[in-house]
Amino acid sequence: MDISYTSLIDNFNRYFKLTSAEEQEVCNVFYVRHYKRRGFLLQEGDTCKHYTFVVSGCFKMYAVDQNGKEHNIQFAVEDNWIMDFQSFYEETPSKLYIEAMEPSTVLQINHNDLLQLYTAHHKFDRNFRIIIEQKYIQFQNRILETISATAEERYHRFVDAYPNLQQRIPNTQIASYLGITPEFLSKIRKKNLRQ
Amino acid sequence: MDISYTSLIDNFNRYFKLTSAEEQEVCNVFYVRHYKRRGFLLQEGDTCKHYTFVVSGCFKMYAVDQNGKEHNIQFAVEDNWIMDFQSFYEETPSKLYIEAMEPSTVLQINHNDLLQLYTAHHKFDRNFRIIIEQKYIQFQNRILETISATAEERYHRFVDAYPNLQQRIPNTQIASYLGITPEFLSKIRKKNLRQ
DNA sequence: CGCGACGTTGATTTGCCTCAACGATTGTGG
DNA sequence: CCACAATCGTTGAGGCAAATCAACGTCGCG
Repeated sequence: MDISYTSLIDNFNRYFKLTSAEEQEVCNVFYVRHYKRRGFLLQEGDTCKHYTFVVSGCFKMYAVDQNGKEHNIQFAVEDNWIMDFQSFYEETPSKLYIEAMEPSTVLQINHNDLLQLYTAHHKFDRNFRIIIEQKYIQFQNRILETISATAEERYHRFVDAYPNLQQRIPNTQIASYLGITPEFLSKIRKKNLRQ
Repeated sequence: MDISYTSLIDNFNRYFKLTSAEEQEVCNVFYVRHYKRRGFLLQEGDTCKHYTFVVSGCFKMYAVDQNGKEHNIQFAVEDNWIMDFQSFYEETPSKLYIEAMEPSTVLQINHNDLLQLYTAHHKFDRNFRIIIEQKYIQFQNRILETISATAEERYHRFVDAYPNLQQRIPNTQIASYLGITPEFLSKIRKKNLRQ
């Protein structure tokens, strides 16, 4: 079995252990895909047609505003799930981009296969429920930070929460994620070196 | 059957229709509860022990920072679900408050009953998966707004998205939700009257 | 009636942005 | 393999968005 599938099955097993039949089904319906740096997993206007598990590498999800400025909504590194739920479920054109920041390998399942998987193996309803609940908690904490903390506090919490990400991702991208300019992030970092 | 349960069952049926056995089970495990204005459904330090469906009324979920200031994370009116997922699943003390802003009626299920419901009736894994996915989409859009739009734009989008909420909730509370001061919200509103 | 929550206004301050400029690094095509 | 472009991080001057602080009128409610 391709080693990629091992990391996916490990991810599922963290919540409710799969039977060997279910593991087999996972290998059947998920397919491997590779992305080059700057390759697009999703572009504005496309309809998001698959649920994606990142095996290795790193992606950013962002929207582009009317001034052409990018705003990073989330990052996804290995062992993470990423997709545009709104586009996926409503089957409408996405307003978002998902772009590889490193050469990356993913496993994808398409819409119809996922619906059939839910019906054939109820455990996946449960596993995907828990996956999205975990992501929901992260979003809720992030919302609380953005409405209550200064940019400086938010940057420190980001570094504390994702120390490995901070080393892999350019500060420009982190600034976009925090909702501040790269210049201002640079000033925050300088200020903290002196202390 | 208590009319409260009708609105809950309608909510479930919107996604995947319940059988009469499942409807019966819902009536068995969910219990009605009433809250006065300013009554607490959850307080900091409590462990969140139930998943709550709002039948009527309105709640705010908020955190209190080190300066004693409240920050509204979300509102929940009738036909909405509310809970602190982090506290509920990790069974740890919550950092949040959930407080009734109007006299309110809810239906609640406690932790163990929910776990049993998931196991006995797989459809609830699916329904609750979809419920949380919808809430996830809302959070994602909100994050995008907070990192990309000005306070004025965010206020207008809030009013457009929730015109009925804007009439029921004091501006002080909306300001807290938007992450701005009541004074500044007042100035935004004044400016738009003139135009 | 009197108190507390609410909404408003103005003066001042501050956090963060814009714009411009500059080296250092990375990447890429010839 | 080099040359050149693009990306990245940094710095400073100036400006704007939003916070702070203080004051005041209104309203609903106990």
